[in-house]
Order: sequence, then structure tokens, then C-alpha cells
Amino acid sequence: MPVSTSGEEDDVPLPVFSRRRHTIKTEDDDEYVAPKVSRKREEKEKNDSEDEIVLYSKRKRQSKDKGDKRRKLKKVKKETKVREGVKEKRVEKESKVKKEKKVKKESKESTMKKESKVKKESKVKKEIKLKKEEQIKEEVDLYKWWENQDDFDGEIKWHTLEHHGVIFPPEYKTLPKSVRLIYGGEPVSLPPAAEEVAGFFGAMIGTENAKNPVFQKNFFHDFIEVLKENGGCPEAEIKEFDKCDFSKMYAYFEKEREKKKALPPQERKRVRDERLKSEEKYKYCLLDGRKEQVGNFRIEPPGLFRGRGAHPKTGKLKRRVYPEQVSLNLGKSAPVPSPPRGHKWGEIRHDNTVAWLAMWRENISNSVKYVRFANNSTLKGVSDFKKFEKARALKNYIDAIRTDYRKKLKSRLMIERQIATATYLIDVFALRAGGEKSEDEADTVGCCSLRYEHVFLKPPNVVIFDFLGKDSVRFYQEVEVDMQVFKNLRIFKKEPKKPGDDLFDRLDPSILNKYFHSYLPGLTAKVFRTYNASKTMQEQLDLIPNKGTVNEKVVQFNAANREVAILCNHQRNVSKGFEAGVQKMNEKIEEMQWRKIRLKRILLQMEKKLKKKKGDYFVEIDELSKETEKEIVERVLENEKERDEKRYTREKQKLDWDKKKLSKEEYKQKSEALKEDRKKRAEKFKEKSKQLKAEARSHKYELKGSMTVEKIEKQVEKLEERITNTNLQRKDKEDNSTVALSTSKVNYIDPRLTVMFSKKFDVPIEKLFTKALREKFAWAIESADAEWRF
DNA sequence: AATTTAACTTAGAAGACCAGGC
DNA sequence: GCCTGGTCTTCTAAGTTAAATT
Repeated sequence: MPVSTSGEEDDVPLPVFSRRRHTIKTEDDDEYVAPKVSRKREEKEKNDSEDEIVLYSKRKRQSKDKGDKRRKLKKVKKETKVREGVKEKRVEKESKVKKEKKVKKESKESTMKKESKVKKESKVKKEIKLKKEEQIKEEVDLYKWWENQDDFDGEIKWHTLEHHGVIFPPEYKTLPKSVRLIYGGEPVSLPPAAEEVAGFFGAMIGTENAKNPVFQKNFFHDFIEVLKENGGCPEAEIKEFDKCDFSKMYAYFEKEREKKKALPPQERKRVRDERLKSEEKYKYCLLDGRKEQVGNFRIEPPGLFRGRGAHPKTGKLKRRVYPEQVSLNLGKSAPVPSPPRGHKWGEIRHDNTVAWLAMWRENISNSVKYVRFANNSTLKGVSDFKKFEKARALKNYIDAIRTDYRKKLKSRLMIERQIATATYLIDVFALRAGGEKSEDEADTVGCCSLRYEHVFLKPPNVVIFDFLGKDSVRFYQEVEVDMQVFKNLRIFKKEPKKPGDDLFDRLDPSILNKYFHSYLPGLTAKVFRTYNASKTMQEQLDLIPNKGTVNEKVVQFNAANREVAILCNHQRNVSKGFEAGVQKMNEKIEEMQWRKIRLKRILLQMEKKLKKKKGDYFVEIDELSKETEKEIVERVLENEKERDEKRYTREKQKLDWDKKKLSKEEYKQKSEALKEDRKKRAEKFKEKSKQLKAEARSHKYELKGSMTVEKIEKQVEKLEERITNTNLQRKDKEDNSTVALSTSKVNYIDPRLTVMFSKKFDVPIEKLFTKALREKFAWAIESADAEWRF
């Protein structure tokens, strides 16, 4: 145990080790040597440097504030002056763009005409659909901010802002009287507010959440609270979760779900269109006179909080939000949207330095939720663009940063060593910053918050990371690290540290980020993730040869994307149907294999000499054992039988459904026909079954006159194609089962890389970006060419 | 406090499959 | 035998909201 120095512990109750930064013995010869200075001096040094940091940041802040103010003033002046001119210019530009688009459209139409003669109707339909989409897009997305980039630095985010407020979830409608909570065997009545909460849980019976004891406890606590607030339950005092029986409620919701599912399509469409129409006006807002889309204009409905991982608050009641709790952010001269009848808005603000339209405070952890612009909006686009440009700027500093941290890995100052080591981890393993978390959040960590137990050291230089990261996604990696990093980690784990203690006891994200700022203003830990993700993507794309079909190229692109996703540890849960899906695919492949072999046997039976001509072609015949074949045949038959049954019940159902519309005579006739059909099928099946089984036994086939060698060979070829295809699909499915590609595509890979790939490899961008992403990344689609590099 | 990143849920689209018509 | 269009199934994208960073 090292002797603690001076009276430092007095003020801050930190464990001893966290205040120590020297004299740590290591087992290896190349041990960490404490700086050869007196303790006093060391302390001074430390204090000095710490003081300096504080002073520095203070100074910086002051000057920054001043500068900001000055800049702000200047900016406002300049912008108001310039704005008018810009506006004019913009109008000009827009009309020009419009004209250009018109011309484009016309030429497109003429080519379409030509094509339509050749192509099928359905294709034309698709094109029309696309065109419509384009038109809608044009309406919204006329403004191309990226052609006007100069007016986007500075604090001011907008000059005028109008919107229609938010949509509130519908009021609670009480359940039918018969649908009750059962308490201790007796149905009880609940005040509507409490019934609603009970219903939230009732709807979740059977889910993993509802089985989670913490979820149950939190739910029940809040349920009782609401019950008490509303006068309680007249029949019984509800105080034990285990006495509650939600099955009536569950059954009711289940039935409602079924009903909704069974709704005829037209009715569904009608409901949907109605909803869309009533929401239309909330979808758009007016920002600096331009129409822009709003993202989440709906206030979150009440429900049970579904915290991820082992969240201490999971299951708590997320309360209903009323207009009184909602603040709107609007331009000064914008009309205030009228609140729902009988209500008032909480607050009207006019803050043009922020990018939100409305906010409210939620009751789970008392944080703020915002209504923001859509992903295709100017403001989001601008910040996305800036994000990627910042990551690209890091390119010019990364060598220096790497050289520095390699050097500082051996620094005599503990804090420097920790900074260097952390930077190494962030740079190499793409860890997140790892801010401190409170007790009432899930226990997840990032770099700075890594603890003793999250890192296992295996000499000489293997490290096993095992911890829960964001969203409680497990980060597990066994990796080789730089020798010095290994030594450092060992030092950071040195006694008296024990499980539960911070590995980087001198660090938090702000310290780390301050260090990064010294290289490049605005450089933070997360920029490294963006940089390394995009860098990796660039490298991976560079490896892809420009050949093959479009689909093959897309597969290659996805493989590159997957590398990035793995780097960023973007995982997803294996979907529940996955196992079964793979199994089914395997069976399908097996079946096709069997069909192929069967065809080849037929070929041989037709012409024996074929075997001599191309022996290899027939080798696989012997690779299918009789037992397996029998199994396959039985399975094939089983499936067919099932299908026939299903088909019958379906048609019967349909007929019964239409019963009212038909005369008795008609109905009778039709059901007779159905039965007849069923009988016929059964007979046919029996025959087929007999034949296939016999074939499997004897390998003798009944040849039909229409068969020719060429035709069968063609069929074999087709099957082969399908088999390789299905195999590929299965591999893709397996490879992607636990990896989420979209997160990196949406957030980390510079979209211009995707655009570059699209142009260079002649892959339509629609194959790589969904409609939403095409809109979000419109700036990239227009600005990158085939030669663009990250 | 404000913004970005993230996985989960769900609704609807795409694809597989099949029957019936040419 | 091939095409087409309807139906069922599977997959995906959009939407939602939790959980990070700064």
C-alpha cells in the first residue's frame, strides 16, 4: 500500500489509488519507473498542471464567450443585410432549377415512351409510382442548402419559424365492463386512469418484459400510485402483484388485435388515409420561408417504460403528457398554433439558436424530449455534412495524434499515460467516450468508464474486453494490443484496485476531449468512430473489383458495410424466426439437390452412354444415401399434403364468408364443387406419393414422351442456379443475423462513399440507399462523383 | 440542455409460391 | 410450358423512443 501524500484525501473522498500516479511496481523487467523527482515536486507538478488546465479552460471559456458574442452580433448584422440579397438570388436559382427539372422530366418522358413500347405494363406502373414520388419530393425539397453553404456557421439556426404544434395521443377509452382485472380471484373495478395502467401491463403478458421482476415491481408500484391518486378500488385493497390476474385484459387486447388484422383492405386504407390527412399539416413547417419536414411531431403516448438491458427503472409508468407541459419554439412573428380545446401551452419560446420545435419533460428520468426536424431537413443535413467534414479533417491530424499517443504511452505522468492509452483504445477499437452514469440507469460503460472487471489481461499482449456498451450491447473481443498498452493496462489494474474500480481513474470524456481539442477544434472522441468507420469503408470499397452483375456488386458493398458494422460493434438480436428460417432453407436446398439427382437419373435411364461421356456430371448421384432420400421424399410429400389441406380450409372459409351474398342453391353447388376438388386432389396425391416412393426404392422412372435430353439438362441447370443462389442467401442471412448494417450506413459511413460506389460501379443508388436515405443524403448524391474519396 | 446514435417494433412492400389461363 | 396475378410469408424500411455524447 503506497503512502498517501499530503492532505489531499481530506477534500475529495476518492480511493487512494486514484490520487496516485507513480511508484507502481510491475513484474516485468521493463517496469514502470517512477519519475526521479522528489515527491514534493511531483505534487507541485501535478497541482500546477491541474491548475493550469482549470485556468486554461476558464480563460478559454471567457474569451470564447466574448468572441461568441462579438461574432454573434456581427453575424446577425451581416446576415440580415445579406439575407435580402441572398433571397433574391435564391429565387432566381430556384426558378432556374425548376426549369432544368422540367427539361429533364420531358426528356425522361420521351425516353419512357420509347421504353414503354418495349417493356411490360407493370414496369410502367412502377415508373409512374417513382415519378409521383419525385414530384412530391420536389415540392418539399426545392432548397439546396449545399449550393449555398456560406450561411451556415454561427449560432443562429434560423430567422423565421412557423409550425403547427404537435399531435397528442387520443384520450383513454375505458374497457368494456366485462373486461376486468381479477384480484384474488374476484373481478374488481378500477378508476379509468388506473385501468389504463393495468391495461398497459395486461397487453404485455407473455413478453420478456412482463416476466422481468424489476419490470413487474416498477409497474406495480406506479400502478398502485395511480390507483391511490384516483380514489382506489372499491372492492378490494390492491397491494400484491401476485394476486393480480390480467388474463381477461390480455384476451381482450388479443381479440382487438385480431380484429384489426382481419379488417378488409379497403377499410384499412380508409382509416389510414384519414389519419394521414389529419396529420398532414403537422408534417411540415416553415423555416426561413421554406417548407421543411418535421420529424417526430407526435407526443409520445403514455405506457410502461421499456428501458434496455438491466435498467433499474424499466416498467415504470411513462405518464401522459398534456399541453400544459409542452413548450413550443416559434419565430417571434409566427402565429401560435391553438392548443387542444380546454388546454393551454406550457410556454412559447423564440429561441433561434436551437433546432427544436417543441419540448416536454418526461417523468422517468426527468429529461427533456424534443420535437425536431426530419432527417431530410436543411438543418439536419448541414450538421451531417459538418460531421463528415470534421471526420475528414481528422485525416490531416491522425498521424500526429498517433505518433503522440505512442510516445505518451510511456509518459511519466499518470494522466498522460491514461490519456494516451484511452486514445489508443478509442482509435483502434472504436470505443465510445464512456461518460459517467448514475445509479438509476443501466450499468453500461465506454472507454473512460471501463472498470477493473471489464478487461482481462493475457500475457504477453492479449487483452479480452468484456463489457456492456450503449444499449447494453455486449462488447466482447479478444485482441492483441501494443506491448506498451498491455503494460499500461496492467498498471491501471494494479493493486489496490479491485473489481468495481475505474480503470482510467484520472479520466472522463471532458478531459479526453480537451486533449483532442488541442489538435483540432471540435475534435472529440466520437469523431474517431466516424473517421475510422468511413476510412474502413473506403478501404473495403477499394478492394472490390468492378465486375459482375449489379446484384453481385451490391453483395460486395454489403460485405464492406458489414466490416464497418463489426468495427463499431453494431449488433442486433437474432430474430425469433431465424433458426427456423435457416432450417427451412437447408431443407429447401436439400430438396432441390434431390430433384436434381432425380433428373440426372432420368437422364441416365434415357441414354446410358451419357455416363461415359461426362462422368463427373453424375458423381453426385451416388452421394445421396437411400435413407436420406426416403426422408426427403417423405418431407416433400408431407409438405404437399399440408398445402392441400390449407388450401381447402382457406377456400371453405372464403365461401362461408360469402355465404350471405349467395343463394342457397349457389352455396350448395359451390361447396359441393369444393369437396369434389378436394377428393380429386387427395387421389392425385395418393398416386403421386406411391410413385415417388416406388421411385426412391427402385430408381426406375417412368419416361414421358415429351422428355428430351436437352430439356432435362436445362432443368438441371436451372436447379443448379437456384441452389447456388439459395446457398448464397443462406450465408448472407447467417452472416447478418447478429450484425446491424443500417446503423453504420445511416450514421458513420460518409454517404459520399456510397454515392461514389454507385457511380463508379454503375449500381443504381436505389439499391444502396432507401428512399429515406436518398432524401437524407441528397447533398451527397449531388456532390460526389465516381472519383470522390473520403 | 441539445444533439447524435441506437436498437426495437411494426406496418407495409417485396418476394415466393402456386393455380389457372393462354 | 410459360406467364400472370392472387395469396401467403418473409423481409425491410420507416417510425419510435431509448441511450449515448458533448
